[in-house]
Amino acid sequence: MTEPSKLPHPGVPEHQPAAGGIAARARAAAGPQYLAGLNPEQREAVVTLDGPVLVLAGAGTGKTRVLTTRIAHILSEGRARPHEILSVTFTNKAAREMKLRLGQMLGQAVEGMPWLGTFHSIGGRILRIHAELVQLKSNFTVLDVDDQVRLLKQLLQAENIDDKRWPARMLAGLIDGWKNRGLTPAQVPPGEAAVFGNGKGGKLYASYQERLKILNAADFGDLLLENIRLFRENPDVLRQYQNRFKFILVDEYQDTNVAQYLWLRLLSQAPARPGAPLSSVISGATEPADIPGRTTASVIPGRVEDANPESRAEEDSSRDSGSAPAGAPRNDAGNAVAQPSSPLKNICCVGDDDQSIYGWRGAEVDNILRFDHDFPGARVIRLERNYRSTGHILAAASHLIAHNEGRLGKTLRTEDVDGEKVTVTGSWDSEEEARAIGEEIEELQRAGENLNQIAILVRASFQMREFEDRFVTLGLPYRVIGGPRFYERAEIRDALAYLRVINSPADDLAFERIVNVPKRGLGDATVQMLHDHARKRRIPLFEAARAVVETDELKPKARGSLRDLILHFDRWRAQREVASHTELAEIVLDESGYTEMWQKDRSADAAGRLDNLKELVRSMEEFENLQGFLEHISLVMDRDGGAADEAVSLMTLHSAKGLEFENVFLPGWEEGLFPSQRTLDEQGRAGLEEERRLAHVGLTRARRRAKLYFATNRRIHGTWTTTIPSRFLDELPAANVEITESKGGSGWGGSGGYGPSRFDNVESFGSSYTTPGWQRAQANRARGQGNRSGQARGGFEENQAHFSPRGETPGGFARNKRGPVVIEGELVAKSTGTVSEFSLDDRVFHQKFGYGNVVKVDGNKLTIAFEKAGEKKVVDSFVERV
DNA sequence: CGAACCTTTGAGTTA
DNA sequence: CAAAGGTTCG
Repeated sequence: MTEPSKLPHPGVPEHQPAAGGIAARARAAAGPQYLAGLNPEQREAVVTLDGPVLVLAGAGTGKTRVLTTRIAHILSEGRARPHEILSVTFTNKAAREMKLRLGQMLGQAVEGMPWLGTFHSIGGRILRIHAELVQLKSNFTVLDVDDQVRLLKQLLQAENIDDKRWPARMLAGLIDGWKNRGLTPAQVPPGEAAVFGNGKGGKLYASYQERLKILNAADFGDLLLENIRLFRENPDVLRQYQNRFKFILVDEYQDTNVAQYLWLRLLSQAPARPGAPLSSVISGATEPADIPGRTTASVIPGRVEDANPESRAEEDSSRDSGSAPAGAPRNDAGNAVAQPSSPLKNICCVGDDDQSIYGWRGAEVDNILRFDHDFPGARVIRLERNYRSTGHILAAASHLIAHNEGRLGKTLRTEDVDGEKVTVTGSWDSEEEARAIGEEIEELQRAGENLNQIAILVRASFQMREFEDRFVTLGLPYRVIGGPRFYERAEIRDALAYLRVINSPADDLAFERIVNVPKRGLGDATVQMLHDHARKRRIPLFEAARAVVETDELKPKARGSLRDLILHFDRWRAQREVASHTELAEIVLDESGYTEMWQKDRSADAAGRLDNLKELVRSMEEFENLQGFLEHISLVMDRDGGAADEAVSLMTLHSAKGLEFENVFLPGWEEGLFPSQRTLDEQGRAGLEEERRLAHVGLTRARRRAKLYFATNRRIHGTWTTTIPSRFLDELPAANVEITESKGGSGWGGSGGYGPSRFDNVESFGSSYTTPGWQRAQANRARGQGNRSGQARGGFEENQAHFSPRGETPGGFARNKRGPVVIEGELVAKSTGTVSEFSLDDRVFHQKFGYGNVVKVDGNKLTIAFEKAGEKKVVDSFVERV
């Protein structure tokens, strides 16, 4: 049952609907038509227009429908005009989908929703309008990861830092992380800034930002971070947007990071009205003085208890611009606006904490968990009725996700039939797995199933190849979703680099990229020389090149081809006036010799590259001009070519979020791969829970059939490795699961595959496998069995008695802080989801480090003060209590 | 300068 | 095993 918050909303004045127009017509019809067919919770989420609203929308509960209907409602009630609604999504796909459905609902094209888009595209848009205020020009370039890394490499070189020891990629990752947390160079906690390059991390970040300004460029993170800076430093600009956006809608709120949160928060404050009596403005100030600093737990993995005071203050002051604590006077400018903590506007965030799978990208599940703190008086609406999956699938997914501790808790229910049970199939190796799935797909196809309704969802993209190979052999049409991005392909980036140099001569990174592509005899030596010149005179590389060809510093050959290149560019720039941008692109590709380069190339993929170039030119047609095209290309990452034909979809679990299919195949459910060992090592228990959410996302993509697979042998890093079935398989409720035999042929072990005794098979090879994950699994298994003695050793949990496939509430959830999760008295989370069996101050022994005391526990990761070896972080399976 | 060969390292998800 | 980076030779 939904329990709407009873808290009063802060005083948001009732807007009078505009007289006449759509609103009048809407009111004339009793109960607008678009509300028909919504369930009560959905309807509430649509019509609750005033004050902050959080919609907790489980998988398949009609989230997009609620969002679009809400917009339609706002419009037809006359509460706002299309350009007064800010609606943000994470992906372009989601934005497109919303536009499409909105158009269908309103019966017209939605050209008039200019502020419906991704965080990045909207951020970029606002930034372009006010570019000068953040030291950019409005035609700034958006850099991709590669450009970033190359730029950072240069900076590292300039600082004489060995980029072996301190790779540019790592720095890029750090900077990205800081930007995700909304930290400008000055705001990075000194301790953190020092971890890179012997304490030069912070300085490098600062000079990176400086260089970006000189290059007239921004990276992805800047699209938001610079936006925040813009708003903080220019209250009048902020007020302008606060005035404009009467309603804010946010999709996938569980995936927002701190920067996005800050950005939303700035925009969601009602502008301070200059003439308003102070008291009325301040009355809404329930805000943050009392909110404790957010722990940095999910920002810095493995730092729950020791969130250092520095970074806390940092977060506090940047998050809660309304009440910067003493000693953190940084955002004075921001305070000017936010200080009279104004009422929060009509912001509606939709999300599902159980589908938060982007922690590694800086997403803060906390944002959704703390929503009613951050937006006081928020109404929380739960959508729990699932319209997608059958009973068995939903029961399996719900039961799995119930093993997580950090969740708000929802109980999905369906009125659908039980349907087929979820299947689990084991095979000897990944090859057989692919064969088995291939056969099952062909069977489904023979049974008349549409290939578009079949998807294979993998944890890591390297798994895809095996399926591709198999499908090519079978002649089964397939489509890889979200593979290497179109714009990330070398040929596309080269072509874009040419266009970028034409558009923005100061774009050194683009110039450097193509100066010797195709080969023109302008190698490293020449480029180095141009760099020296450019740095000495503080001019762009292109200008430096222009100057250098006038001298005789270069060898005649290099000098000649450099001069040619410059003349080419001059000509192309001139042609911008007369030729359309698509023609220009063709001319450039042709005259630069770039097309020719690929035509001469004998390698297998050259033809594909030429196709891609044609595709690029074709896609330019949609845009007004070169500038517009370049703006968008940096943000548009989907390449959806040829979606028309029937084909099986192949993609990662991450890119499957938001999609649904009748039949879903989920291969690779093995320890180490899924859950990913690396996530476990890096993020401990939080990482495991995120992996489990990913499993939940995978299962809930399926409408009628969900089929899980695991292989006993898999090639990792080129060598065959033996694996054990994923713990997630053990966490499924047996009543909703069927164990089937591999249809891929030989089977394994002669016994016909995976069965109740699979662990016995596992043990036979166990001793040679020594990763921490395996050891832990072994230890956990022993522990679990001990507790469950006498029970059937099926591997699956046998506690479905009170967990009907209909998905009724699984009884009471009893949770004791230090023990395993218990559902109705049954021990379910024997291996996972709970704290370690070690606790603070335990005395332990480690093979290598000797004796010590536990000083910190984070899931299975312990920090131990060893008597001899000092403080170390170790995984709990490596130590024993003494 | 560039091609060819050799060595090393690394496969996790992405706006 | 594959890609990327480094080295050597023409």
